[in-house]
Parts: sequence; structure tokens; C-alpha cells
Amino acid sequence: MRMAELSAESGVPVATIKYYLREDLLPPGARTSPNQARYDRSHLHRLRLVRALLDIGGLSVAQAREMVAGIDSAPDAHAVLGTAQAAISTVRGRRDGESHVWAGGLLDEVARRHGWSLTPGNPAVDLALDTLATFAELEHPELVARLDEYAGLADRVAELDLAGLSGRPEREAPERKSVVDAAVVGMVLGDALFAALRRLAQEHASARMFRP
Amino acid sequence: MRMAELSAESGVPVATIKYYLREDLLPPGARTSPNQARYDRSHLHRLRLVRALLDIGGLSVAQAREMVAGIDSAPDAHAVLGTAQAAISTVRGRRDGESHVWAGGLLDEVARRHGWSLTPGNPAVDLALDTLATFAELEHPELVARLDEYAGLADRVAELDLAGLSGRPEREAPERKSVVDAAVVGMVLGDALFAALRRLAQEHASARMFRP
DNA sequence: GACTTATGGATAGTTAGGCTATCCGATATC
DNA sequence: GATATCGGATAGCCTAACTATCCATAAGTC
Repeated sequence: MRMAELSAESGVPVATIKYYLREDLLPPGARTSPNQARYDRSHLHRLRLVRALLDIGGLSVAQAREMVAGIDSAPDAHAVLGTAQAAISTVRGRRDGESHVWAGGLLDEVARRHGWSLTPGNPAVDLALDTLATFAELEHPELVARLDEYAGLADRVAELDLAGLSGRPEREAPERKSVVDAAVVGMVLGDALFAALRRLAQEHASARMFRP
Repeated sequence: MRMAELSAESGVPVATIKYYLREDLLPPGARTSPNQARYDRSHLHRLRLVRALLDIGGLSVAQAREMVAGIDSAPDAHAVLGTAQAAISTVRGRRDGESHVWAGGLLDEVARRHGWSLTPGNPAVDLALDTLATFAELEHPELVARLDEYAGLADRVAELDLAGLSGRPEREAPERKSVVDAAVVGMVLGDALFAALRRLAQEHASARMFRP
């Protein structure tokens, strides 16, 4: 497959494919001569994955690069989860102030009740803290009161996520996707899917509640 | 409160506040003379809300503008949900191809089982279709097999979301937040919070599954 | 085997978004 | 009255994600 074909097949412009090659989102093709290269189905699949991460997942090119690097180098699915979580979360706020302290105590409690381990430096922890602190600063207590119930549902969702991963080959045969690949896709696109389902469900529930 | 004070209180630079005023993210202050203005707590609250939408929610300035416009003009909470959903979702892909057709059939079925109404033009529907179609194109069937279970959990999450809204005043007194305000915050930050909880739960479940 | 076309890589340019900095005339404050 | 500050208008800056142009080399075409 030549680049033009890869482009036609994927709908991604040639110039953009070249850009992705430069940015290491796509591995280089197999050289057939000093300035010619061939691509195969794995490149097509990777390209589609990258577009999904960027378009649906809303990742930046830099985050997507970390993701694919993780896919290529992760020893197993558990490891790639950590890498993927690190890649996906950009830490933003200051990590001080009374609302953060308060959020920390709250999250500790929830984690204890649910058996979660709050590894220090875990980006998901920071994300949760930032969000909880912001809820507090915006004076929205009702969500906090139900945090435990949300956590319980998150547990159920995570179980589904993981259940979808079992039954995949641990390492991938040349053209088959592995658990690692599936973990990344499931994590990034899973967020988008669940958010969409939640909106549909919210609309349903809202119509019942406000428009009886 | 003068602009400098608003800036100090919120941590947002004066130049940025001026920018937000230009972009209609913040209503103008009360004029005390042709070129002087005063701000109050409502401006401070709005400013914090905007920063939360941008930083935690990851919205663009344009999306945030639609959100606050919705807050200011929505007749009730059900209406603002629709506005907010429209503001939050940028439609991206082409809406054709066999995977979209397939996704449409699948989603119809799920919606029927859960009592959801798929209003045409609903952006959440498009988002769900895009995501499902992408899953299909990336050859990840396992998630699809569990779509119904995800939908069930989305129902439960949405119920929690809505439960948090009841008990708020329908219209807001000058300095109190209304259901409408809470609906927006809950929707945007709710996504971030749930995503974070899901990550923590995934890590827990993953450790149990892959590192027994 | 000449000739047109396409290819891959390097480099530079473009566009949009989100601020940030500079002016300036008009208050406010001492 | 002197000085500092304010709000508004305008222009500039920086990053991210592409996109377009060159050009020497290979491929396909008769």
C-alpha cells in the first residue's frame, strides 16, 4: 500500500499522514528504496485509531503519541492502563487551598469504602480532587452527598470495561489487536460513549421529572 | 467590587477578565459613570463557573458562551438540559457509511428497551452514533455486546444526576444558584467527575484481574 | 528507454483559539 | 491639583494542528 492509497482508504489527507509520521503517531513504512516506502493494514488500523483518539476522544496530538507509544511498549494490560491514564490526563489547577484538603479527605473515605487504592501521583486522583474541589467552590453540595453512589456505579462500569478485555490474546499476532490496544480504545472511547448514553438517559429522566 | 478586586479574588488576570467580557462570558458590570463599572458576587460566581467550564470541563470559549447564555435565558431545568447538550457537543464525522447505519439500528434497539426517545437532531444521539460507529471500525465488538448493560448504568447515573437537582429553587434569587445553574454544572463537571471515578475503579478492578 | 506522473521527505506557511500587552482618555484618591 | 487606577479598544503573541510548496527520485506508460 502506498501513501496515496492509505490516504484514500482512511480519508486522511496525505499531508496529514506525513505530519503524523513526523510526530510518531504512525510508524514509518517499510522501505523499498532510499526514498520509497510501503504501508500495510497495520498502518491503516493505527491511523484509524489515531483519528478516533483525536476526534472522538478529544486528545491532543501529544497525548495520542503517548497512547500509541504505550500500546507499542506496554508489557500487559494492567501496565497500559496506567500509561494511558497518565497520557490522558492533563493536570491543571493548583493543588492547594482548603477545598482541596477537604476533597482529599472526602475521596480518601470513598476510596476506603470501595477498596480503591489511591496511589500517590495517580493522575486520576488529581483529576477527581480538582473536580470535587471545584464543585465545592461553586457551592454545589448535592453531588457530593451522592458521591458514594456515583462511586458504586463507577465500580460497576469499570467491571464491564474490564470484562470486555478478558478473552483477548495477551500479545498480538501481526494483524490482530491485543488487550493492550483494546484497553486504550476502551478507555478513551469508553468515556465518550458513556457520556453520550448518560445524556440520553438524562433527557429521559428529565422529561419524566419536569414534564410529567 | 472593582475589576482589580474581582481579579484578585478569582485569580484570573485582569486582561483575561476583559477578554471574557468581550466574549460575553461575563455580563458587564454596573456603570457608575460613563467609563467606570462595579462588579458584585454574582460576577465572581460566574467567573468561577466559566473557569470551571473551561479548565475542568474542557469546553471552548464558544461552548462556554452558549452555556452561560443558556443559564441566563432558560425557562426551566428541562429546557436548559437541551441547550447545554447542544452547546457541549461538537459534531465531527460524516454521518454516513455502513457502520453508522449499523450503529443506528443498534442504538434504536437500546433506546427502545430503556424507554429513551431519540429526538432527531439530538446531539447526544449523534455523539453516540459516532462513537459506536468508531468502535465498529476499530473492530472492538466486546463493548457493543455490553451496550445494554452500559445503558442500564447510564440510567442509574442519570437518576442520581437528576436527584441532585430536585430541592433547588426553580428561579434564582439574586445571589443564589438555580436549578438551571446546577444542571449545567452537574452536566459538565459531572462528566469529569465520573470519568475520574471510573479510572480509579478501573485501576482497582484491573489490579484484581491481572495482578491477582 | 524516453517521458510523464507520483512519491516521500524537508521546510515553510496558514488558521484558529485563547489569551496578553499597550494606549488612552476618564475617573478616583490623596 | 497631582498621581494612580480604571475600563475599553486595539493590536500582538503563542501554541497546536494542519496544509502547501519544493525537489530529487522512483514508477508507470507507451
